[in-house]
Amino acid sequence: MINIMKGTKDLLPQESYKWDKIESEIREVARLFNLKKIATPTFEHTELFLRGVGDTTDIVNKEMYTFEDKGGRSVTLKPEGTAGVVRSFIENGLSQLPMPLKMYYETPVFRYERPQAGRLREHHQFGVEIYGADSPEQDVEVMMIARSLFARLGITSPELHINSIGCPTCRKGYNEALKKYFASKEEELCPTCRERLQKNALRILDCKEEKCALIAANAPSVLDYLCEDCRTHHEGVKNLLDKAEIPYSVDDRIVRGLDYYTKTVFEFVVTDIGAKSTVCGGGRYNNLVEQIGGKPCPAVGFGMGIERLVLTMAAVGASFGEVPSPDLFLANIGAADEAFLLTQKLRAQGINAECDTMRRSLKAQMKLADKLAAKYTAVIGESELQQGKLKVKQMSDGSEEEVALSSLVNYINQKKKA
RNA sequence: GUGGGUAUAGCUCAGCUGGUUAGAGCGCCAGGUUGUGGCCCUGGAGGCCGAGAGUUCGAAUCUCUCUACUCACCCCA
Repeated sequence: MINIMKGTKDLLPQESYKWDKIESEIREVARLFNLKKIATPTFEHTELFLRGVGDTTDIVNKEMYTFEDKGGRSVTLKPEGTAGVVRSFIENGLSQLPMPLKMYYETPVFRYERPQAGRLREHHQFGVEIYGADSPEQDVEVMMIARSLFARLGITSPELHINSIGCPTCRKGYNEALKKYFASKEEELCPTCRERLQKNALRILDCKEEKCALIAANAPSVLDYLCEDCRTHHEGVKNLLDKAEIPYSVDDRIVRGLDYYTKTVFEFVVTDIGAKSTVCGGGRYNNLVEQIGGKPCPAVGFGMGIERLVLTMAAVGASFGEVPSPDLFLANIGAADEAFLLTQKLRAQGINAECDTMRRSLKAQMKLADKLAAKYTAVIGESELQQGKLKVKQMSDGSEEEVALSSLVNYINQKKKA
C-alpha cells in the first residue's frame, strides 16, 4: 500500500460539494466586484520567488519545494500566489489594459512545513490581485471583497486587523529605532530574539515568549515612524473603513511573512478551528512589480486559504448548500435497456436522471434511489412501456402520480419549480 | 526546526492483569416469496491487530527500535 504524502489531502466525493459551494460563491463575488480570473502555472523558475517573496523569509529559506528538472533548470512549486501573477502581468504587458486591473485566482500552493490542523503542505488559495491603483479606497475595496465572501459563506466571525508597515523610506528609521530599543534590553530577550536583533528586529514583535512579549509591548510602534505619504494613506484607509462601518482594529504588531508588503497590511483571523488562525492575509505591495523587472506599478491583494474556509464553516455550522441529488431515479423491472436509454434522453433535456447499471433487483434499486436522495422515482417495466405511462413517486412522502411518458420532462420540471 | 499523542475492518472504536478459529456499531452487498425506498430481522464480504526484533510453551496485549499519522509551538492561508 502506498500512502498519501504527508501534509496533503484527498478531496473525496462525499466532501467535494463543499468546495463547489465555496467556488460558486467565489465566482459570484468575482462577478459583483468585476474581478477577472487569472491562472498561472503551478511551478516557476526558483528565481522568481527568491526575488518576489524575499530571500530572508521563512518561506523561501526553508519551506520551498525546489528541485532540478531534467533540463537542469531550478524549478519551484509556487509557495504563494502573487509572484506568478506579477510575472504574468509583466510578461504579457497587462499594464496596457484599463487600470485598475482587477483579478482573482484559485491555486494550489506548496510549503514544506510540519502539518497540523488547518495547515498542509499543499493547500489551496483564493487570491485577489489589483494593479494600478494606489489609493486607500483600493485597499478597502480589497478588504470588502474578502468580507463579502465570508458573509456569503455564512462566516461572521473573522476579525479584521490592519496595520501599516510603511515604505522602504520610513521603515529604515523604524528599524533603527527598534534595534536601539531592543539592544538596550538584550540581556532579557530569549536566545532566538537575540539573533533576530541582528537579522530582522521586526520579528521580535512576534515572539510568544512571555518576557519578550512584555518587552515588545513597549517597543516603538511602526505607526509613529511613518512618513507623510504613508501616514495619510493609513489614515485614509481607517477613515473609509469607519465610513463603511466595517469593524476593525489596528494592530501595530502585524508583521507579515512576505517581504514584499508596503503600507497597508491586514489579516482576517478566526478562532473557531483549533489553533488561532489567519484565514485571509494580504496588503499592498507597491514595489513588487518593479522588483520583478516591470515598470513600477502599485498593487494590492490578499490570499485566502480554502481548506481553512471549509474548517471554519464546519466549526460555525455554516451551510454548504444542498448535497446534489438526482431529480428522478428511473428504476426498472426487466427493462434495463429501456430505462437506460430513457435516462439518457431525460439528461439531454436537462433533467438530473439516474438509473441502475448494476442489474439490481427492484428493491435494491429503490434502496439506491433512497440513498442517493432522489427526489422522485419511477418504475419502468413491460406494462409501462405498453401503456406509455408510469407512476412517479415522490420520495419524501411516498405519494404517487400517473404521468405519461411523453410528458415526463414537463412533469419533473414543473415539480422542480414548485 | 521544538515538544506531546495515537496506530486493531471502508469509518468510529472495544479487546481487563499475555491463553484456542480477533469483536461491536455504522457503512457496503444479498435475502425476509410474486413489481417499490426509509424502520425492523437474517446472512455475507471485508483485518499479516502499522513494520521489525526481543521476552515467553503461547503476544493485538509486555520490552526495544523504526515508520506513519496526528495535535501544539514557530511561521503562515
